Amino acid sequence: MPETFASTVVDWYHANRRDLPWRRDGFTAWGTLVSEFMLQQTPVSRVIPRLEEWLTRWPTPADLAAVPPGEAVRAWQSLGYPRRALWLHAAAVAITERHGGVVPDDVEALLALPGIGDYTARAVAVFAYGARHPVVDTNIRRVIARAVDGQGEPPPPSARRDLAAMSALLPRELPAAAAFNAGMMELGAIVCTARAPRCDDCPLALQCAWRAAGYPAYEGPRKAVQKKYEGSDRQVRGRILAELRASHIPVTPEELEDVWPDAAQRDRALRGLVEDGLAVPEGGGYTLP
DNA sequence: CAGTCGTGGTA
DNA sequence: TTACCAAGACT
Repeated sequence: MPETFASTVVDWYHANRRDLPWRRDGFTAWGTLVSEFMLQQTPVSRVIPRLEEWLTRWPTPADLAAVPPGEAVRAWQSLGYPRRALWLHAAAVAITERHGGVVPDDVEALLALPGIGDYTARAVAVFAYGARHPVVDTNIRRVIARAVDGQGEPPPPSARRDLAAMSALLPRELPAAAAFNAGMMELGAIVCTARAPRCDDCPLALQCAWRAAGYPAYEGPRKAVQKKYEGSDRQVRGRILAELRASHIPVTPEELEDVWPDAAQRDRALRGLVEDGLAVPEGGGYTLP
């Protein structure tokens, strides 16, 4: 039965996979690593142009490691969560110094790199190197919740439980296992979507526990409500960082006054940026690291 | 474990 | 317009 489930997804994937940059022949492991960093909480459509620029400028980890981290933050532009740019730069330094400039292929070594967690480590091992590991992202958790568990939404993430659930479905053979991981993500991304799933087009329709149960509403714990962005510290941090990105000389405190009127909130945001290593005091002002 | 961390598109 | 969502990681 799991065999049928997996082969259905694999067959569907081979017929329906989108032509994305990181799926092209000859795409490097470094390219895969960069794409996975960028795709953490950022939509595919916004990632693609930044990724192309990034890999043209820094085609290897050593190329990125050779420039100051602030250059990575600048090239990150408005992808969001700029700490990822800092971590990606730090990962490039570690790869250059500890791994001879070659992106590691084992999960343990990948997990040891900054900014790489359970998802990204396995995604790189599987998509760049073809290893057999369960990959679990938000798409896959949703597909399993519906097709297997009959729930409209997944419960809050649990690495142990989620990895075990995906492992139970994973084909034993190597090429199929990798295609199953990619296929489950793709299915969640373009068919079994969060808002308006296209169940009529779903290859798993006949096997879907959620459909069989009549699409019951989700009963479990609600996910934490995301706080409003407008007026938040995050927005202030974003505004300040945009100023630093746009300037190649220290931005003065006076210039930052124009960015946000509330001095207390502005200072709090600035302190946070300095703590995170995204801003550096210099010459009475602030610059990128 | 819950809070924090950007930004833009869509319903 | 507000609210939700997007290939998560770290503290």
